[in-house]
Amino acid sequence: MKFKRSHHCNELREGQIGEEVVLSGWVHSRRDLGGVIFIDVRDRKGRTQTVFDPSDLPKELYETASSLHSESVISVKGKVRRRPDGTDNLKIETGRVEIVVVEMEVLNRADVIPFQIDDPEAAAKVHEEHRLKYRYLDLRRPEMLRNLQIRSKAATTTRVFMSEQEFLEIETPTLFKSTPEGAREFLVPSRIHPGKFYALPQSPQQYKQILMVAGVDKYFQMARCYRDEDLRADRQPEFTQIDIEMSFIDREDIYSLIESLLKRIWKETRNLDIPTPFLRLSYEEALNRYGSDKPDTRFDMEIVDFTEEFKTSQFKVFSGAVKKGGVVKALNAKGFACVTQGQLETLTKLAISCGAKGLAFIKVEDGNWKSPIVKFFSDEEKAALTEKLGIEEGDLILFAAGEWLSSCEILGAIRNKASEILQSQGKLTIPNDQFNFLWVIEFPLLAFDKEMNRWYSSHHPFTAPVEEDVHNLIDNPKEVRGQHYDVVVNGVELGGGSIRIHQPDLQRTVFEKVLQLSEEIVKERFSYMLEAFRYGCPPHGGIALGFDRMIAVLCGTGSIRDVIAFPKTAKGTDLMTDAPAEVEPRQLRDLHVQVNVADKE
RNA sequence: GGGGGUGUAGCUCAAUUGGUUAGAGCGCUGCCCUGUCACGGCAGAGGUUGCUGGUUCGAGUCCCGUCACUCCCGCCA
Repeated sequence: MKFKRSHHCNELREGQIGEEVVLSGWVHSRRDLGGVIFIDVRDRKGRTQTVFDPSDLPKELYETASSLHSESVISVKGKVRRRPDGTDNLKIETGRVEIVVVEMEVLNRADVIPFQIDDPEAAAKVHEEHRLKYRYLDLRRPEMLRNLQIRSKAATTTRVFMSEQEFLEIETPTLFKSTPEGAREFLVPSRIHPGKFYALPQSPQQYKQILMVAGVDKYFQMARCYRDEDLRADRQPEFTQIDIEMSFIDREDIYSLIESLLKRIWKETRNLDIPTPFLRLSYEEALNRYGSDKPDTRFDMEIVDFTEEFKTSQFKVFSGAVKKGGVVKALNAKGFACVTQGQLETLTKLAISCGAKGLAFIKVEDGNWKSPIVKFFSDEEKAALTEKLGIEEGDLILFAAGEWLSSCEILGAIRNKASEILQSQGKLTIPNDQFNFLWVIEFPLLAFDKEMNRWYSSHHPFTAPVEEDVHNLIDNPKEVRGQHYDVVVNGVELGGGSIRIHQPDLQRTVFEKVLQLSEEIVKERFSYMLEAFRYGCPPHGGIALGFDRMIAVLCGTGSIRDVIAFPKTAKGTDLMTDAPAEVEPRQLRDLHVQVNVADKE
């Protein structure tokens, strides 16, 4: 490197005119006008125009400048000068000045790049497969660098805030013991112990509870977690959570801590003031009104119950559902009577994929109710629909009938999809700086697995029941509420947690009597926890926030891959490094592992 | 494991009902151009239409299979 850079590429203004400076960075674009050549030099902060004037430069340097491809790395020395009148570029912050180059060093001559990154619109459309393969190019785009900056800022803010609140940041092991109750785990074979395996943690749950027993009192960690499950736009095999646990607290302490933390993060990263305290919705209300336990409350289209009204309806699909103990529910997609046949088909398919048999609808057009089912409705039923749904010209009414949970979830999915379509048509507008935070509370502690014919924890088995419900644990588990809470923003589950069980007897009851884990399994998997609880365990509770999801929300992107530097594809591969890959037979021998995979033809 | 979408030039896309030599913009190469900033102008190169098999006189287009990416369901205590 011949010169040391003196300024970054978004630093020079009229104040530096006349100074000799050195800029280093990438060739963002080259504009060769036959005589004078302009090269915009870009770094992570921005870009600055440099000028190569043939009348003042050695021929060799001028020719080098004219031969540079985009994304070559150069260092230029020259004088800052005011741009000539009428040539300012107000699109960039350095646009009133330019560097008159006297010397240049080419630090790395770039080949022709596989896709253009200087035009933001074109670059954003490049297929994700290419972006992931050439991730270093994709990350050079200002949009991606901005995401990484927001992520870094949010992490720093979290650490500062948690430290102010006297939390200790403590690392827990990533080589953990297999606890096969929950998500599938990644296993790590042990070389030293033939036939034995570590597991990567799905979360530091058990360690953080043990830290409470250890008297840490307030713990947090930016924890890496690993789950070997199928992926989604908001799920990666490895991800980060802000993991928190506290002693001698109740649910209110968690609510106010997290509200303050999120308030601070939103302020520091986006300079937005989010109102606190957050709205609280019971699990039941969230499902009844929004059809989801992570409701998006930025738009209405609430679900309305018609179980009573259709109890004895002529329309057997509805009355039959009620007879079986089910419900009839509907929502009004305001102004969506213009729905096309194709869109209606999409919505129906969605409903079916969520477990519906079909999707009943009414289009309100030209003063008529257009619908294959409305002929079965009595005048009273129609009046009830009109009143409770506020039906007007141009509306689209959609129905679900059947089991309560499934009917709610079907309409919840329809509600989200309909809002998406209405937004794309400009009929529904949601400001992009609107963030509707809320707590979902009063979850049922347990859910029933029909296939396995047993109860399982709807959160995890360490969640404490609401005290007044404890007596129902064994005889009436359905009625037991858990001290569990989720924090939700704009339809995204940001995180969740609970007050934990700190009494060994109660924990043992939950494991053995309620979840019906055998004594041996409990001993094998959880004996150290039950033992720890016997030697002085404070009441405690905590929460974990999905850091990647939170950053995605802050950055306004739907995919967490856009806020992770090196994410995996939907099938868990890394397209840049080609992981996972086969290993040497020798490595397998050392690990006492034999593979059993059919050879590909 | 199941369902939907995508795959055509380096990139983004087009190609009527199955019908001539598969086109465009950007990028690339060459030439021209001294105030551009997504510079401009002229010319040119660039294709195993993801892969495999089939139907057909004829396949980018239709069918079977397969691969990759993606969205959703299952799954994610």
